[in-house]
Amino acid sequence: MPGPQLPDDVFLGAFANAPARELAPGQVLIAAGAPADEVFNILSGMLMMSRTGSDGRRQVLSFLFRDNFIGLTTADRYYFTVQAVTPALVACIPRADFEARLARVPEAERAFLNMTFRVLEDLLDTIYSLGQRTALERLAVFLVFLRHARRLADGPADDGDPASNEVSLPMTREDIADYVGLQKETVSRSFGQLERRGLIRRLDSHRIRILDLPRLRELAGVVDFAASARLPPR
Amino acid sequence: MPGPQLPDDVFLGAFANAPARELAPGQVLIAAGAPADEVFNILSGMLMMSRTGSDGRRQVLSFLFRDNFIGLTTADRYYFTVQAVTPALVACIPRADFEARLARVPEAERAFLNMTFRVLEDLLDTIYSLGQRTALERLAVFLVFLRHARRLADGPADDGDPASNEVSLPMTREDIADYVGLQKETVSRSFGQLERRGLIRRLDSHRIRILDLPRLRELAGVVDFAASARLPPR
DNA sequence: CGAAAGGTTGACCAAGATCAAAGTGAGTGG
DNA sequence: CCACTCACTTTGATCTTGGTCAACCTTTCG
Repeated sequence: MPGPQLPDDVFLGAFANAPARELAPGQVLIAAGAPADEVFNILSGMLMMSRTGSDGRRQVLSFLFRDNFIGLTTADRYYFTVQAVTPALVACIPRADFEARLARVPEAERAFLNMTFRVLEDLLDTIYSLGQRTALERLAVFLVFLRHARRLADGPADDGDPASNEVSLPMTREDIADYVGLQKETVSRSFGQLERRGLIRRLDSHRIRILDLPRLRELAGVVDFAASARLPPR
Repeated sequence: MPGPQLPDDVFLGAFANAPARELAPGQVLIAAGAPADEVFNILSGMLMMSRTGSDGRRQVLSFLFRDNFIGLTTADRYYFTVQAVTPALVACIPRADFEARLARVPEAERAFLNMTFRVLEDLLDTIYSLGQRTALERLAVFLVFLRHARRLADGPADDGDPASNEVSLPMTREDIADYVGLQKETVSRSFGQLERRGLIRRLDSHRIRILDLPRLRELAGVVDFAASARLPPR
């Protein structure tokens, strides 16, 4: 039962009666290089933020969910791309309005700063993963993260419900690969290995069930996450 | 000739007459797990921020220089370690004082937010590197970054001066390895390869000279950096 | 001067990438 | 409604990059 706006999300008030934009899967919300003059808040759906180098290599920087803020940049042009993974609804306001609001409402600015810090800490986790973890571990991290993000966005499901351990993967294997710094074939094989080890079951190619969450978490090394310091104990 | 405090560094004013702490190489400023009740600003020297997983794997998250701020966290305990690489001087103030100042001085908070965003964008560059680039490319990125950071911290040297293309590497090969997500042997070999290709010359194990900056930059793919949008054109 | 830590180099190994082929499924047009 | 197509996924075979293990070298420091 999500109550009134959480204190840390005060800045989202800026989107109170902002116009919403509807996005179809794959549709681009922000194209790299476009002038950065709007900011967004996700109302529903999953989006994906990525950067593609001049030689075509692409890194997916993050997957985004409800109440995630988009439009972060110090430059005057976006240097990344944001596109929908599932059908999505996004509230848009001019960047100038948003900044004016931050300047006018100190609590909003403070809340925004806090949010930015949380994002930053999540990025440090990602860096640790990419730098130190193996393919299998990165996949485990990814699944644990996705499950967590979904529960934040959709509200925590009843843990008794077996569906609470189902994770939907609306993105392609290649999207996943570019997120965890692997090739799509390796992602496929690693899912196979997680299945053979009895940690997950592949229901279909876009849906898996976590069979052994504790062992998956252990493999992911969740204990070592900065972000998990923000999770409820146990 | 660094003039008066740059606008974006207004928040550093908080350190105006803060006590300084002197650090010897290797000395720990922040130990992971310690209560996060101080924040720091580097006056001189090079520090290093890292995280070590429960299984001993370590990721160096960043190297830090003059005017870099340290103490970033939303939690009440640090989840990373910061230690000196070279002898260093660090200004310290209680976190509460710093936060009080941010709350009191809107421009300081705004400047701090901007700084945080720049850090965040640099982390996105790092993620791209770790996820997509090869060993050799990561080393190239590292060298270009170190040269740049030095010039920011020490003031840009005269470009005619050959010393302007010397880069000192006070950290160990293992520190570098843990920063770029490789093993120390691979770092050694990659330096060898950069030398054989004529891009750098190893003067001694803690000092290299860049012989061909344009080609090194090209290998590093600097064009694809978010951070380079903040650099002077050309 | 000797020990210890850090660095380089070589030989070998393995995780993951690449190349190739075949299976699956959703959407489209007949 | 069915069949075809095309995109995505999986799996297999092979190759390559970077990791591991080990020896040797260099520098620093006690």
